[in-house]
Amino acid sequence: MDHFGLRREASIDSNDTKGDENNSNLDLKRGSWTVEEDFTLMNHVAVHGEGRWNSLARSAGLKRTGKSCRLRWLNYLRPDVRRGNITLEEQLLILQLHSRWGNRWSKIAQHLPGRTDNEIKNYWRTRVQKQAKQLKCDVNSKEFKDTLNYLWIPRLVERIQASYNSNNQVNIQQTNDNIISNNNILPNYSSTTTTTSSENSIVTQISDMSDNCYTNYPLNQGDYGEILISPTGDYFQQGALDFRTVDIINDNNNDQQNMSQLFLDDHVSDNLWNIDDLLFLQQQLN
DNA sequence: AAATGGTTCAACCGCACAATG
DNA sequence: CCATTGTGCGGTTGAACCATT
Repeated sequence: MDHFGLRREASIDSNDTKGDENNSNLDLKRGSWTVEEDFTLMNHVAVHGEGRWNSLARSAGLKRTGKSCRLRWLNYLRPDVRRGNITLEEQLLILQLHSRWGNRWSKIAQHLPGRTDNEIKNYWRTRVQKQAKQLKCDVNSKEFKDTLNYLWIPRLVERIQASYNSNNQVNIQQTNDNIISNNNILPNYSSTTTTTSSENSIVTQISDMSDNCYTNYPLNQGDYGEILISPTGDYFQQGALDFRTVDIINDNNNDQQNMSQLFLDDHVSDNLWNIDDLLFLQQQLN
């Protein structure tokens, strides 16, 4: 695919004009945006600002609905939009926040700077749901949620740490506390500070994002020994997972605090669900 | 090389809600 | 209130891309 998303031919046949401008359907263009259209839209937004998309489309001479202009701007043309290469940290956040909020894509996107709800939604559908399908369980099932919370998220944390360790950039605080709340299976990452003075400085703050939850992550095997019992009372034997608390801050009323600078380095980009992970998962479940 | 099937993701769709007059 | 218009959201679609046969 090219970098302008020019993948679709225009198909002028729809009745999606409810709530849109007075443009005649016959004049409306649909499908992929051309470079010229993008340029026109960008210039117009630069001069007149965002909003009033219907009138903007008219005054710019774009034969597009206001909706289409808004979507193109927000998902593609906006200067700060980030596309592709969902980092491990972003994957972690998506899994966490989806666990908490479900398909509230725009709300989740608010915590991933530069990412759009559309991209997160696509990520979830194409990657996460696909894995649920491969595991032959429903994405909303307890089994899959437990798999996420007790295997995949910890595995992600492990990989993130490994990635940072490889760059001598980790300072994940370790505590001996394991805090378990029975009414929330969402892990709690908070105040994990990663700093370095190198020129490739990474300053990471993962602030609290959960209301009231426990914080267990298997960062190294052998840290803890006993059988782990999930809140739902299932599996997780010794050796399968060992947990280290990252940190905890409970601030239930401030979800959006200090989420900046969480996604700084694409070198840790990776797919969450690779072959190693699947093998790892199968081993744990056998 | 061609056919086929699976995957990705930009764009569309329909609906709900807010703002405005 | 009510109607109209604008905006935002989550679900869905389908063309382009990619891998396999």
